Parts: sequence; C-alpha cells; structure tokens
Amino acid sequence: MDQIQIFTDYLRQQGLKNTSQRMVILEVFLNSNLHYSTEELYLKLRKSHPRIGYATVHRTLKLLAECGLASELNFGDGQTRYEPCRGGQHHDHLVCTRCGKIIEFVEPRIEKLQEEVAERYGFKIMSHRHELYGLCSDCSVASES
Amino acid sequence: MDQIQIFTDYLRQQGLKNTSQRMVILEVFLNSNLHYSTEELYLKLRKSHPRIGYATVHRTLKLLAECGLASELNFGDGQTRYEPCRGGQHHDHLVCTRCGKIIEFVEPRIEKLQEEVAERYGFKIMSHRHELYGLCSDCSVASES
DNA sequence: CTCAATGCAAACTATTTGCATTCGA
DNA sequence: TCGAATGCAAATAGTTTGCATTGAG
Repeated sequence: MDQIQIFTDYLRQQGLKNTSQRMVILEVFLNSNLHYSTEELYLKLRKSHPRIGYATVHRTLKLLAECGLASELNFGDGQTRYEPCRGGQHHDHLVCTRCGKIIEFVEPRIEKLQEEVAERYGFKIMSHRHELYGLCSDCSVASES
Repeated sequence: MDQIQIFTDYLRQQGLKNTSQRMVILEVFLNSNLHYSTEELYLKLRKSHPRIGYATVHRTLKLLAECGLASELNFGDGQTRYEPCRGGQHHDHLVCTRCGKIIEFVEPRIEKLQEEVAERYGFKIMSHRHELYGLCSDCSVASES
C-alpha cells in the first residue's frame, strides 16, 4: 500500500476530507529528500500553487505526522522540520553545524543498546532522537587551512 | 577548581563583570538536579530575589552555556532547558512522555558506536543529543490497568 | 445541504533586543 | 569615571488559532 493510499484511508477513517491542497502537499513532501521546515515547504509550494496558505501547510504536516507518514525533527535551529517516514528502517541524523548538511545513518547496534538502557530503568521506549552534531567531511577539510 | 571559580575566571578573561545577580543565578542553578527552563528558573529565583529580571536569567544561562557550565536541552516541549555540566561523564536522557520525569543515563558503548558512525561518513563530532522517549516504570504500570 | 477545510489575519509562546539607569572595577 | 549589566518593555520568530468563506461528500 503506497503512502497516498495510507493517507486517504486515514482521512476517510477519521471523517476528514480529501482536498486538493492536502494531496498536493503530500505529493511535494514525499518527492523530496529534504528535511523541510513548514516555512520551506510553504515557500516551495507557493511557486506552483500560490493559493495554498501557510496554515494549511502547517496543519497538513501535523496531520501527516499523526498518521505516521512524517516524523518531526528538531535540530536546535529553532525550526521544526519534517521528513517522510518510509516505513522502512529507522534512521538518525548527522548534522553539519557549519553548512547545515544532514546525513542519515542507520546503526542497529545503537538501537539495541538503547533497548538495553531502557530496560535497565524499567522504561518502555516509544520513540527516540539521536543526533550527532559536528563538521561534515567538506567542512572539516575547509577548516584545516 | 570549582564551578564558581570557573565562572569568575571566565568573566574576568572576557572582560565581563562579576555581578551579584550572576552569582545568585549560578548558585541556584548549580544547587539543583532539575532541568530548568529559563522561565522555571526565573520563577524560582523570584521568590528569594524579586528584583532579578527574566532577561538577566536568560542572558546568564546563555553565558553559562558558553563557558561550558551548562548545557542546553530540548525535549520537544517548546522550551529550552538547561542543566549543570559537572565536567564528569557525558550522559543522555530518558524522558517520560506521561509524567515528564527525566532520567539520565550513561552508556559508553553507545558513545563508541557514534564515533564509528561519524568516521564512516568522514564526520567530526562536536556534540550530540540522544533522547529516549517513552513511559517510565511508574507510568507504564499505571497504564496497564 | 452540512460540516470540515481553507486562507487570511491575529493571537500566542518562547526568545531576544533596545535603551535608560545602575553598578562593578 | 566608564563601560558593562540590569530591568523593563517592546520586538522578533515560529507556531497556532479564530473566523468568514469555500468546497468535498
């Protein structure tokens, strides 16, 4: 089942409506490997669909997060970002503090250790965030000068 | 060298001044195991020192973060929190999404794997955040009913 | 038709800043 | 004395909401 299907099913099930704005936003959001903030996605959408309002983008992103198609990210720059959840493997992020580049990584051994830690404290993990901040290869080369 | 010493040295070195407000804020901040937001610390301080303004608390916390005595935390509730850095071992956090309890944990094996991941991408880690969200032992018992 | 969704503007929250006054060195 | 710090109020930035109108079911 693809993501558009998941979304329309979720809308029907919640008694919500399948509007053209929602479909456009979902489509642009999915066809991107970026980590959009509400503002960025709004600006991008405005080029092709000038009538879509900021609030609609915001509310749709929230909706996508609710139904599990998007996850909210926060890299400490004061903006909430969203990325598509591709049902697949969970990943975390390397964030370059100089150029802003974001690299996704997967490390099952870390996931496993997390579970171990949680168990140690009787905790039941529902989600987690793990971000490594530093200089990407390009930026650390540049700063050696 | 204790933390008050570190702070006064830092101030002198930067040509900044050692004011009574800064000392009071530092003291209250250090003598706490909480993870204060600016607002919480301001409210707490106001009881004993009603003349200290919000902006001063805010600027002092920033200053403490700058000189390495505090680290900024963000658990996604829209408030930046600060915790004292005790020069010791780095730790991360378990956050109970029901009652708000925060538990600190240390897991050197995770730190090590992080380095490994960073190396894989030519990244030079400067800092990181790792938070596990879920239910603490009390809350997951309560929700079993 | 009906009620949810939209777009706009306004409200809100957390954070940051400008400025006259105070105060440490 | 002099410039940094303070406290207040106002500005900012990101997010959220109220409401009249539009539009899907």
